[in-house]
Amino acid sequence: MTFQAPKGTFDWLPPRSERALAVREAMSAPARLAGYGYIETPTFEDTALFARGVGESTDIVSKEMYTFEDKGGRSITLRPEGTAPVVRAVLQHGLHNGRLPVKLWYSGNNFRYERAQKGRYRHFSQVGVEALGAEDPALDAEVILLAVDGYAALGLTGVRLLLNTLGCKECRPAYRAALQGFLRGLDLDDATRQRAELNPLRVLDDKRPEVQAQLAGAPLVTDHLCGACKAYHEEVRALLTAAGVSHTDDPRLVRGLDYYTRTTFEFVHGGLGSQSAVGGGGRYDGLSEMIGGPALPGVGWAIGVDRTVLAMEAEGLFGEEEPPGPVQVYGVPLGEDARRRLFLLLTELRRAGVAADMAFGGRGLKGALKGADRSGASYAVILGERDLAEGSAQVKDLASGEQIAVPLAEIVTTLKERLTT
RNA sequence: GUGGGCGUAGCUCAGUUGGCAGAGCGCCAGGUUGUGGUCCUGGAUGUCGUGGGUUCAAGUCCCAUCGCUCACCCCA
Repeated sequence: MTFQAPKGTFDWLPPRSERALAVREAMSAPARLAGYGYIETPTFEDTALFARGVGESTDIVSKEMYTFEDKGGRSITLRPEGTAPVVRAVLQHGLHNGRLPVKLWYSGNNFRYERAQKGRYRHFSQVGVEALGAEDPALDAEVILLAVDGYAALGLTGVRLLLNTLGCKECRPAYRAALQGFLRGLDLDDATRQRAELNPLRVLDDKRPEVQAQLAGAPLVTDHLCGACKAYHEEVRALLTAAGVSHTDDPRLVRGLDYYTRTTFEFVHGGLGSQSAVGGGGRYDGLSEMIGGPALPGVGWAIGVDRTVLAMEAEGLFGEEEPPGPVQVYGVPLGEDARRRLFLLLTELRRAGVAADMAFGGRGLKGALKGADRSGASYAVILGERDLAEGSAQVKDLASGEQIAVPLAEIVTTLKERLTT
């Protein structure tokens, strides 16, 4: 082998690749039913779009983005996430000057320069929704429900919804200061001590036991909310409960960046290994301004397609793998003239909506029938010189082995009829 | 960036104290000059991840390197 996929990436191959398609379809369907329009943004953007949004509070910008200079000297970054490009597009095209909220969904690939592990790769695929221009707890609840319904449609039962609020620019600073005060009193390594100053909320989800043990008495954001944030959060919770959505309040659930406000949530699953989130999102009322736009509240989520497939596999939701590109009818030609005629017949079948394949490469009858068997087709159409002379073909039921001669002109209708009953 | 495990056929893997590179599955063909699945027989496919070293001899031992994998850090 001379080449392989770049480090940290992988290929989706049939038949497993069908699972990724199924996830994209199922996770986007609820959004389409709720008035969300499809948006597709470039795979790369101006580096500053991501750099400004992320800020200096983490080393994401310097270490985890695929950044390069293009031939025109512009700094370009491969899209590491979907929200900033969507907000950029909304602002650029003035979508927020029309009917609000602007509701959009997307599906695409993202790129992050990280060390790979289970469920985390340098190239990954997400489906997401964003709703901009309204600050309404019902919108937060709607967005969450779209994901809940998507997971349910896939048959997933082990997805848990973790819910929290991060407060707003009124109440968060006080909480942040309180948390910082607490963290300064702990026995932490230098790197963590530094994080406590830059990004104190993130220290809360450090997994190291020696850190967690010290966090037992840490101040919680839910105890520092202003009245408006408290009421907002209660309303979101009430709406979810009324819709029959169970959730777990997790006051340690955080986002590291300043533009996140209020509602924050994650969907976690136990079958994924260490990277347990299959999706996540929240409200980001500060993002628009951070990238140079007007005040424009927004809420949304992104779900990981790859991780969702892993979760489904962990739940055993897929049975026997189907053959790649399953077909209903398989053509078996015997001889050159028959092959040409059969090729036309297959074209007719496909145009009539019947999934059909045939034996290529001049295999013998036996080999071609074996191919028919492997294809998963229900019927084989066998055409040889003898049949051709009679103007008919042999239609063979591959399950029962029964075979009948059918006039060539009637093959398409005969097969369509048999396949629909 | 840190640490553990692993690299042998398309896939899953075995390979003894260093001594002719293997099995199962899959694939192809034959057993039926026009009939698949089960069965039988045969066949093809390897830079043993790569590069060095030790040795009469290396898949096996040593060093380096690349990759895969899992976890930590990080996680928009």
